[in-house]
Amino acid sequence: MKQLKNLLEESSLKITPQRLAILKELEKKGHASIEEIYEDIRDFFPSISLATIYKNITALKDENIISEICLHHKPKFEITKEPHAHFICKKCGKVEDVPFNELIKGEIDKQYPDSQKELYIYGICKECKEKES
Amino acid sequence: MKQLKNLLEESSLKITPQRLAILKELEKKGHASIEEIYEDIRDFFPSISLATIYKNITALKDENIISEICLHHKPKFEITKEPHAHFICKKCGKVEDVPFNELIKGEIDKQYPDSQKELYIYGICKECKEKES
DNA sequence: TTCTGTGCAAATCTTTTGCATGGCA
DNA sequence: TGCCATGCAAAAGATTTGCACAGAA
Repeated sequence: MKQLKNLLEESSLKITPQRLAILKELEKKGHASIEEIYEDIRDFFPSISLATIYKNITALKDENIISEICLHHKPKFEITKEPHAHFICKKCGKVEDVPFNELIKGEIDKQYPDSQKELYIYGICKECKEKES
Repeated sequence: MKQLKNLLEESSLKITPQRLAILKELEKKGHASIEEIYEDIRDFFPSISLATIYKNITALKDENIISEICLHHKPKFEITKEPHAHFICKKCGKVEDVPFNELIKGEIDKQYPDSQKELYIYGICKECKEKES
């Protein structure tokens, strides 16, 4: 909880229960859509409005506290951290953060220095592969 | 024109002027959004309907004739070709297809064999860099 | 106290659907 | 001719906006 508060304190945004709830949700789930955030927060914060979620997602994105990603071409959000890739399991849908292997990053940076990279890898995760055999 | 027709012939979809127009537009622009496709086609095909664009984009995607990509987290479409990365210039907005350098691909495949990759590189293109200096 | 943030409702997109008609094969 | 595709209009979804009130600093 304390770290999430810090993220807001270091920005120009005020600390509100709604914003903390959004960040807490993203911290818990890793990645979530607007609708997922809304539904989950409503469980313990029934008065929150969808418009508030939208407005705050935009504000938090502008402050670079959270980042937008596209999983299966649907918008999701995550707390901003070190640049990393995403592995998405085509069977179970699980999403894993994958550190940018230095070799991959180096090779891209050689051709495109100072660029921001977004890498999505769609495959079958270890667990699903084991179940298959 | 003939190659585009072939794409449809090899699928279960019928050849219609609307579908050819969509493919022609994507061939010309490289990547386009639904709205861009609609506006551009309307210039010479005023009776085409937005619903037809949507239905056909879905049908063409299902047949793997076109692919969806997310540029700046907005959906765009392109004619399906060899897997490749996208370079997006943050200054002028230009989008370039970048062949998957074998080294990059090999390194990812080592960790995630048989996976589909989506790589977006956001940076400043050569032309914009030259203008700056 | 001040000013930003919230929640509601309405407005504005965006996308999908149903259905009668048109047109490819 | 038999279906599939098109276009229209309506419906459904997703996102944004305006405004009065509430709450953080």
